Amino acid sequence: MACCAPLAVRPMDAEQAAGIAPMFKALGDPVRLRLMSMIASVPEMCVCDLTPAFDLSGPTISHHLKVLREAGLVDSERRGTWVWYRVRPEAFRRLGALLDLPATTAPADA
Amino acid sequence: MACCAPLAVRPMDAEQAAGIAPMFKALGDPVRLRLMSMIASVPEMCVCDLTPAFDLSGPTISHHLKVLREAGLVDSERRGTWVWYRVRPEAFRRLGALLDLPATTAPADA
DNA sequence: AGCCTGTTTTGACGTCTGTCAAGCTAGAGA
DNA sequence: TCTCTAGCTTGACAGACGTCAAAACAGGCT
Repeated sequence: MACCAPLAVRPMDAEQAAGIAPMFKALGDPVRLRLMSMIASVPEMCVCDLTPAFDLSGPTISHHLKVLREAGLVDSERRGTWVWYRVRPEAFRRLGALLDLPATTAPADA
Repeated sequence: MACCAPLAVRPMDAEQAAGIAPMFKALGDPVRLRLMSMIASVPEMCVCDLTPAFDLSGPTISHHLKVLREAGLVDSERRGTWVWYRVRPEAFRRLGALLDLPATTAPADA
């Protein structure tokens, strides 16, 4: 089934789609996408370093982080005064498997 | 930059995020995600074959297809009576590059 | 021309979402 | 215990979203 299609994507039933769509949805907001990329670029990141990167209130950032957390994309842990966020790699792998393509060879073009 | 992070993701500026988020957003609805996977599983697909797979009105399916089209994820072409939809592989490549992971080697687990 | 089928557009409606201000909770330190 | 800082929760509000019915548009057929 993956031999002829332009992409190695298999049709999805309603249940599968309902399970995975929330992850895409969570990444579908520019602020959350940036948050995600910031967190994913390092082993872990403190909220105190994320918030000042945006022209948004603390509560708003907190809200977006909650959405990412509930989508299963990140984990958070309080250590003393600060809260640290970390990517859940298995979530990324799930998404990547969906877009199952020769990504490693394709140039990260525009 | 990709050597140490758990994921080969680079932090994104606001502009980049604003350009890419709409693609994720488009895939963030279960109906559209299924539509996308159906279209991507074959070279091209007729609306007349997509619509009956859902418990939704024709206009609603048409609306979702339009969202996918405007996000740059699919192309449509009218041929005679029917309209055919096809995936735009470069869009998928863009998303895949973001989730830049060893997708080809990683098992398509749960 | 007129009609029939397939698809998109328009208009309307209820729900969901992103945002902020205000208030609350958790931990550190005096 | 009191206070200060970091972060989260709540409540409210404007705007966006998913859906459908009705109407419009496009092609084929008679």
